[in-house]
Amino acid sequence: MSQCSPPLDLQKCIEAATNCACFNFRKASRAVTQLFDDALQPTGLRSTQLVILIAAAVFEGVSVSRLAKELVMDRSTLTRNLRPLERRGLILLESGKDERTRLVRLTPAGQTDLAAALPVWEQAQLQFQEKLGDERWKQLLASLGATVEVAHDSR
Amino acid sequence: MSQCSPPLDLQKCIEAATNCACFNFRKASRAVTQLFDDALQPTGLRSTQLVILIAAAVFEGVSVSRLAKELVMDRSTLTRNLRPLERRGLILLESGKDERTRLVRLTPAGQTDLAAALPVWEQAQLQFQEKLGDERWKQLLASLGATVEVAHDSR
DNA sequence: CTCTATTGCGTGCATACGCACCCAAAGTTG
DNA sequence: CAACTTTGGGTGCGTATGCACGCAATAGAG
Repeated sequence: MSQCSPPLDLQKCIEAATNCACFNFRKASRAVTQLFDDALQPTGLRSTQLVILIAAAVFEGVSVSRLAKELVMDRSTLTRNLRPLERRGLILLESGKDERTRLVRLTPAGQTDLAAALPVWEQAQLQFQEKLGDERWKQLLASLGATVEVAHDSR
Repeated sequence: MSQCSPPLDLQKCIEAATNCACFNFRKASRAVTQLFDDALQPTGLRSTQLVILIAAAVFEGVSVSRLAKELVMDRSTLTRNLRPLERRGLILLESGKDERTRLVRLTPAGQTDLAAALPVWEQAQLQFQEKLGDERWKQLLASLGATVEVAHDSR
Protein backbone atom coordinates (compact mmCIF):
# COMPACT_ATOMS: atom_id res chain seq x y z
CA MET A 1 0.00 0.00 0.00
CA SER A 2 1.89 3.01 -1.21
CA GLN A 3 -1.32 4.96 -0.65
CA CYS A 4 -0.24 7.29 2.09
CA SER A 5 -2.48 9.91 3.61
CA PRO A 6 -1.82 13.45 2.45
CA PRO A 7 0.67 15.17 4.72
CA LEU A 8 -0.82 17.67 7.13
CA ASP A 9 -0.16 21.10 5.67
CA LEU A 10 0.36 23.41 8.65
CA GLN A 11 0.27 26.47 6.47
CA LYS A 12 -3.16 25.46 5.23
CA CYS A 13 -4.25 24.97 8.82
CA ILE A 14 -3.19 28.46 9.78
CA GLU A 15 -4.94 29.85 6.75
CA ALA A 16 -8.08 27.90 7.61
CA ALA A 17 -8.01 29.07 11.22
CA THR A 18 -7.66 32.65 10.06
CA ASN A 19 -10.24 32.68 7.30
CA CYS A 20 -12.85 30.09 8.20
CA ALA A 21 -16.23 31.76 7.96
CA CYS A 22 -17.82 29.33 10.36
CA PHE A 23 -15.18 29.76 13.03
CA ASN A 24 -15.13 33.53 12.78
CA PHE A 25 -18.90 33.80 12.88
CA ARG A 26 -19.19 31.52 15.85
CA LYS A 27 -16.42 33.32 17.66
CA ALA A 28 -17.98 36.71 17.09
CA SER A 29 -21.37 35.31 18.01
CA ARG A 30 -20.04 34.02 21.32
CA ALA A 31 -18.37 37.32 22.13
CA VAL A 32 -21.43 39.42 21.27
CA THR A 33 -23.75 37.06 23.10
CA GLN A 34 -21.70 37.38 26.25
CA LEU A 35 -21.64 41.14 25.94
CA PHE A 36 -25.41 41.29 25.70
CA ASP A 37 -26.04 38.60 28.30
CA ASP A 38 -23.86 40.62 30.62
CA ALA A 39 -25.77 43.81 29.99
CA LEU A 40 -29.14 42.07 30.23
CA GLN A 41 -28.35 40.32 33.48
CA PRO A 42 -30.32 42.77 35.65
CA THR A 43 -33.39 42.05 33.53
CA GLY A 44 -33.23 38.33 34.28
CA LEU A 45 -33.39 37.56 30.58
CA ARG A 46 -30.78 36.07 28.33
CA SER A 47 -30.27 37.64 24.95
CA THR A 48 -31.78 34.61 23.26
CA GLN A 49 -34.82 34.83 25.46
CA LEU A 50 -35.23 38.55 24.87
CA VAL A 51 -35.19 37.89 21.14
CA ILE A 52 -37.96 35.36 21.52
CA LEU A 53 -40.07 37.71 23.61
CA ILE A 54 -39.59 40.47 21.04
CA ALA A 55 -40.55 38.12 18.24
CA ALA A 56 -43.57 36.95 20.21
CA ALA A 57 -44.65 40.57 20.57
CA VAL A 58 -44.12 41.43 16.93
CA PHE A 59 -45.68 38.22 15.58
CA GLU A 60 -48.43 38.04 18.16
CA GLY A 61 -50.14 34.63 18.08
CA VAL A 62 -47.80 33.10 15.55
CA SER A 63 -47.30 29.35 15.36
CA VAL A 64 -44.12 27.70 16.56
CA SER A 65 -43.05 26.68 13.07
CA ARG A 66 -43.63 30.11 11.62
CA LEU A 67 -41.74 31.76 14.43
CA ALA A 68 -38.85 29.36 13.97
CA LYS A 69 -38.69 30.33 10.30
CA GLU A 70 -38.62 34.00 11.21
CA LEU A 71 -35.78 33.43 13.65
CA VAL A 72 -33.90 31.15 11.22
CA MET A 73 -33.85 28.48 13.84
CA ASP A 74 -34.78 24.83 13.95
CA ARG A 75 -38.34 24.25 15.07
CA SER A 76 -37.29 21.84 17.77
CA THR A 77 -34.77 24.35 19.09
CA LEU A 78 -37.48 26.95 19.41
CA THR A 79 -39.81 24.48 21.10
CA ARG A 80 -37.22 23.93 23.79
CA ASN A 81 -36.24 27.58 24.05
CA LEU A 82 -39.85 28.43 24.70
CA ARG A 83 -39.99 26.11 27.68
CA PRO A 84 -38.11 28.21 30.23
CA LEU A 85 -40.14 31.24 29.21
CA GLU A 86 -43.35 29.32 29.58
CA ARG A 87 -42.29 28.00 32.98
CA ARG A 88 -41.63 31.56 34.11
CA GLY A 89 -45.02 32.63 32.85
CA LEU A 90 -43.72 35.07 30.27
CA ILE A 91 -45.29 33.37 27.31
CA LEU A 92 -48.25 31.15 26.71
CA LEU A 93 -48.77 28.38 24.18
CA GLU A 94 -52.36 27.97 23.13
CA SER A 95 -53.95 25.82 20.49
CA GLY A 96 -55.37 27.47 17.40
CA LYS A 97 -58.31 26.42 15.30
CA ASP A 98 -55.99 23.96 13.67
CA GLU A 99 -55.53 21.53 16.52
CA ARG A 100 -51.97 20.85 15.46
CA THR A 101 -50.63 24.36 15.82
CA ARG A 102 -49.45 25.95 19.03
CA LEU A 103 -49.69 29.70 19.06
CA VAL A 104 -47.16 31.76 20.96
CA ARG A 105 -48.49 34.65 23.01
CA LEU A 106 -46.92 37.07 25.45
CA THR A 107 -48.53 37.05 28.89
CA PRO A 108 -48.98 40.35 30.73
CA ALA A 109 -45.92 39.41 32.79
CA GLY A 110 -44.04 38.80 29.56
CA GLN A 111 -45.08 42.18 28.24
CA THR A 112 -43.96 43.86 31.44
CA ASP A 113 -40.59 42.14 31.48
CA LEU A 114 -40.07 42.82 27.79
CA ALA A 115 -40.94 46.49 28.19
CA ALA A 116 -38.53 46.72 31.10
CA ALA A 117 -35.74 44.97 29.21
CA LEU A 118 -35.97 46.99 26.01
CA PRO A 119 -34.21 50.11 27.35
CA VAL A 120 -31.45 47.93 28.78
CA TRP A 121 -31.07 46.25 25.43
CA GLU A 122 -30.99 49.60 23.67
CA GLN A 123 -28.23 50.79 25.94
CA ALA A 124 -26.11 47.72 25.18
CA GLN A 125 -26.83 47.99 21.49
CA LEU A 126 -25.90 51.66 21.32
CA GLN A 127 -22.72 51.05 23.26
CA PHE A 128 -21.74 48.26 20.94
CA GLN A 129 -22.57 50.32 17.87
CA GLU A 130 -20.59 53.23 19.15
CA LYS A 131 -17.53 51.15 19.91
CA LEU A 132 -17.65 49.47 16.54
CA GLY A 133 -18.48 52.63 14.70
CA ASP A 134 -21.93 53.46 13.39
CA GLU A 135 -20.95 53.30 9.76
CA ARG A 136 -19.19 49.99 10.20
CA TRP A 137 -22.14 48.53 12.07
CA LYS A 138 -24.52 49.59 9.35
CA GLN A 139 -22.37 47.84 6.81
CA LEU A 140 -21.88 44.81 9.02
CA LEU A 141 -25.59 44.45 9.63
CA ALA A 142 -26.19 44.39 5.90
CA SER A 143 -23.49 41.76 5.47
CA LEU A 144 -25.01 39.64 8.22
CA GLY A 145 -28.27 39.71 6.33
CA ALA A 146 -26.55 38.78 3.12
CA THR A 147 -24.78 35.97 4.92
CA VAL A 148 -28.03 34.48 6.14
CA GLU A 149 -29.41 34.60 2.63
CA VAL A 150 -26.34 33.00 1.15
CA ALA A 151 -25.90 30.35 3.82
CA HIS A 152 -29.48 29.54 4.55
CA ASP A 153 -31.57 30.10 1.50
CA SER A 154 -29.19 28.18 -0.73
CA ARG A 155 -29.54 24.91 1.09
CA MET B 1 -50.49 53.04 42.70
CA SER B 2 -50.46 55.20 39.63
CA GLN B 3 -47.09 53.61 38.85
CA CYS B 4 -47.99 51.70 35.75
CA SER B 5 -45.50 49.70 33.75
CA PRO B 6 -44.31 51.38 30.58
CA PRO B 7 -46.50 50.44 27.64
CA LEU B 8 -44.98 47.95 25.24
CA ASP B 9 -43.76 49.92 22.26
CA LEU B 10 -44.25 47.67 19.25
CA GLN B 11 -42.29 49.97 17.02
CA LYS B 12 -39.32 49.69 19.35
CA CYS B 13 -39.71 45.92 19.26
CA ILE B 14 -39.57 45.83 15.50
CA GLU B 15 -36.56 48.10 15.53
CA ALA B 16 -34.88 45.88 18.10
CA ALA B 17 -35.63 42.74 16.12
CA THR B 18 -34.17 44.32 13.03
CA ASN B 19 -31.06 45.89 14.50
CA CYS B 20 -30.09 43.74 17.48
CA ALA B 21 -26.43 42.85 17.09
CA CYS B 22 -26.78 39.76 19.22
CA PHE B 23 -29.75 38.39 17.34
CA ASN B 24 -28.25 39.05 13.93
CA PHE B 25 -24.91 37.54 14.86
CA ARG B 26 -26.48 34.46 16.32
CA LYS B 27 -28.77 34.07 13.35
CA ALA B 28 -25.93 34.34 10.88
CA SER B 29 -23.83 32.04 13.01
CA ARG B 30 -26.55 29.39 12.95
CA ALA B 31 -26.94 29.65 9.20
CA VAL B 32 -23.23 29.48 8.46
CA THR B 33 -22.71 26.65 10.91
CA GLN B 34 -25.38 24.60 9.19
CA LEU B 35 -23.86 25.32 5.81
CA PHE B 36 -20.47 24.11 6.92
CA ASP B 37 -21.78 21.17 8.95
CA ASP B 38 -23.64 20.13 5.84
CA ALA B 39 -20.55 20.32 3.68
CA LEU B 40 -18.38 18.61 6.28
CA GLN B 41 -20.76 15.74 6.82
CA PRO B 42 -18.80 13.26 4.67
CA THR B 43 -15.76 13.93 6.83
CA GLY B 44 -17.56 12.88 10.00
CA LEU B 45 -16.56 16.12 11.66
CA ARG B 46 -18.66 19.04 12.75
CA SER B 47 -17.42 22.51 12.00
CA THR B 48 -16.76 23.11 15.68
CA GLN B 49 -14.73 19.94 15.89
CA LEU B 50 -12.75 20.76 12.77
CA VAL B 51 -11.85 24.10 14.27
CA ILE B 52 -10.55 22.40 17.39
CA LEU B 53 -8.49 19.94 15.37
CA ILE B 54 -7.02 22.79 13.34
CA ALA B 55 -6.20 24.71 16.50
CA ALA B 56 -4.67 21.60 18.03
CA ALA B 57 -2.47 21.25 14.97
CA VAL B 58 -1.44 24.89 14.91
CA PHE B 59 -0.89 25.18 18.67
CA GLU B 60 0.61 21.72 19.11
CA GLY B 61 0.79 20.75 22.77
CA VAL B 62 -1.01 23.82 24.07
CA SER B 63 -2.85 23.78 27.38
CA VAL B 64 -6.63 23.72 27.58
CA SER B 65 -6.84 27.21 29.03
CA ARG B 66 -4.53 28.69 26.44
CA LEU B 67 -6.43 27.03 23.63
CA ALA B 68 -9.70 28.31 25.02
CA LYS B 69 -8.30 31.82 24.98
CA GLU B 70 -7.22 31.42 21.37
CA LEU B 71 -10.68 30.23 20.40
CA VAL B 72 -12.43 32.93 22.47
CA MET B 73 -14.35 30.23 24.24
CA ASP B 74 -15.00 29.35 27.86
CA ARG B 75 -12.50 26.89 29.27
CA SER B 76 -15.22 24.55 30.47
CA THR B 77 -16.82 24.59 27.04
CA LEU B 78 -13.57 23.55 25.44
CA THR B 79 -13.04 20.83 28.04
CA ARG B 80 -16.34 19.29 27.05
CA ASN B 81 -15.85 19.85 23.33
CA LEU B 82 -12.59 17.97 23.54
CA ARG B 83 -14.32 14.93 24.99
CA PRO B 84 -15.95 13.53 21.81
CA LEU B 85 -12.70 14.05 19.93
CA GLU B 86 -10.77 12.26 22.63
CA ARG B 87 -13.27 9.40 22.66
CA ARG B 88 -12.82 9.01 18.91
CA GLY B 89 -9.08 8.97 19.33
CA LEU B 90 -8.45 12.13 17.33
CA ILE B 91 -6.80 14.05 20.11
CA LEU B 92 -4.90 13.21 23.24
CA LEU B 93 -4.72 15.02 26.57
CA GLU B 94 -1.46 14.54 28.36
CA SER B 95 -0.07 16.10 31.51
CA GLY B 96 2.76 18.59 31.21
CA LYS B 97 5.57 19.30 33.62
CA ASP B 98 3.13 21.39 35.55
CA GLU B 99 0.89 18.68 36.92
CA ARG B 100 -2.14 20.94 36.66
CA THR B 101 -2.01 21.49 32.94
CA ARG B 102 -3.46 19.21 30.30
CA LEU B 103 -1.81 19.51 26.92
CA VAL B 104 -3.81 18.96 23.77
CA ARG B 105 -2.19 16.90 21.02
CA LEU B 106 -3.38 15.53 17.71
CA THR B 107 -3.10 11.78 17.39
CA PRO B 108 -2.01 10.27 14.05
CA ALA B 109 -5.67 9.46 13.43
CA GLY B 110 -6.50 13.06 14.18
CA GLN B 111 -3.89 14.27 11.74
CA THR B 112 -5.23 11.96 9.07
CA ASP B 113 -8.83 13.04 9.56
CA LEU B 114 -7.84 16.68 9.67
CA ALA B 115 -5.80 16.39 6.49
CA ALA B 116 -8.73 14.69 4.79
CA ALA B 117 -11.20 17.31 5.98
CA LEU B 118 -9.20 20.36 4.99
CA PRO B 119 -9.96 20.16 1.25
CA VAL B 120 -13.65 19.69 2.01
CA TRP B 121 -13.56 22.72 4.26
CA GLU B 122 -11.76 24.74 1.59
CA GLN B 123 -14.43 23.86 -0.93
CA ALA B 124 -17.19 25.03 1.38
CA GLN B 125 -15.30 28.16 2.28
CA LEU B 126 -14.63 29.09 -1.34
CA GLN B 127 -18.23 28.46 -2.28
CA PHE B 128 -19.44 30.67 0.54
CA GLN B 129 -16.94 33.39 -0.33
CA GLU B 130 -17.93 33.29 -3.94
CA LYS B 131 -21.63 33.56 -3.20
CA LEU B 132 -21.12 36.40 -0.79
CA GLY B 133 -18.58 38.14 -2.97
CA ASP B 134 -14.86 38.08 -2.28
CA GLU B 135 -14.62 41.77 -1.56
CA ARG B 136 -17.56 41.67 0.79
CA TRP B 137 -16.17 38.66 2.60
CA LYS B 138 -12.83 40.34 3.06
CA GLN B 139 -14.57 43.31 4.60
CA LEU B 140 -16.88 41.12 6.68
CA LEU B 141 -13.97 39.09 8.04
CA ALA B 142 -12.30 42.27 9.20
CA SER B 143 -15.51 43.42 10.86
CA LEU B 144 -15.89 40.07 12.60
CA GLY B 145 -12.44 40.54 14.04
CA ALA B 146 -13.25 44.06 15.14
CA THR B 147 -16.46 42.77 16.70
CA VAL B 148 -14.61 40.24 18.80
CA GLU B 149 -12.25 42.93 20.00
CA VAL B 150 -15.05 45.30 20.84
CA ALA B 151 -17.30 42.73 22.46
CA HIS B 152 -14.76 40.56 24.20
CA ASP B 153 -11.77 42.65 25.10
CA SER B 154 -13.88 45.38 26.61
CA ARG B 155 -15.40 43.25 29.32
C1' DC C 1 -66.15 8.71 2.70
C1' DT C 2 -61.66 6.16 2.95
C1' DC C 3 -56.86 6.01 2.00
C1' DT C 4 -52.78 8.57 1.58
C1' DA C 5 -49.75 12.49 1.73
C1' DT C 6 -48.66 16.57 4.06
C1' DT C 7 -48.15 19.45 7.84
C1' DG C 8 -47.24 20.94 12.78
C1' DC C 9 -45.13 19.55 16.99
C1' DG C 10 -42.68 17.10 20.30
C1' DT C 11 -38.85 13.84 22.00
C1' DG C 12 -34.43 11.29 22.14
C1' DC C 13 -29.91 11.98 21.30
C1' DA C 14 -25.59 14.30 20.94
C1' DT C 15 -23.14 18.33 20.89
C1' DA C 16 -22.22 23.53 22.03
C1' DC C 17 -22.10 27.18 25.45
C1' DG C 18 -20.93 29.59 29.86
C1' DC C 19 -21.44 30.55 35.00
C1' DA C 20 -20.69 29.14 39.75
C1' DC C 21 -18.26 26.26 42.35
C1' DC C 22 -14.78 22.96 43.87
C1' DC C 23 -10.19 20.65 43.90
C1' DA C 24 -5.35 20.26 43.47
C1' DA C 25 -0.87 22.01 41.98
C1' DA C 26 2.18 25.81 41.89
C1' DG C 27 3.65 30.24 43.37
C1' DT C 28 4.14 33.78 47.22
C1' DT C 29 5.03 35.57 51.70
C1' DG C 30 6.04 35.61 56.46
C1' DC D 1 8.57 25.45 56.23
C1' DA D 2 3.57 26.93 56.93
C1' DA D 3 -0.21 29.72 55.43
C1' DC D 4 -2.24 32.21 51.84
C1' DT D 5 -2.98 33.34 47.00
C1' DT D 6 -3.04 32.31 42.31
C1' DT D 7 -3.57 29.33 38.56
C1' DG D 8 -5.20 25.23 35.66
C1' DG D 9 -8.95 22.02 35.32
C1' DG D 10 -13.16 19.66 35.96
C1' DT D 11 -18.31 19.21 37.29
C1' DG D 12 -23.20 20.48 38.11
C1' DC D 13 -26.60 23.05 36.21
C1' DG D 14 -29.33 25.22 32.83
C1' DT D 15 -29.77 26.81 28.33
C1' DA D 16 -28.92 26.62 23.01
C1' DT D 17 -28.63 23.94 18.76
C1' DG D 18 -30.23 20.68 15.12
C1' DC D 19 -31.08 15.88 13.16
C1' DA D 20 -33.85 11.70 13.02
C1' DC D 21 -37.89 9.94 14.26
C1' DG D 22 -42.65 9.41 15.69
C1' DC D 23 -47.50 11.03 16.47
C1' DA D 24 -51.66 13.32 15.51
C1' DA D 25 -54.45 16.57 12.78
C1' DT D 26 -55.42 18.23 8.37
C1' DA D 27 -55.61 18.28 3.41
C1' DG D 28 -55.95 15.87 -0.93
C1' DA D 29 -57.09 11.93 -4.12
C1' DG D 30 -60.08 8.30 -5.51
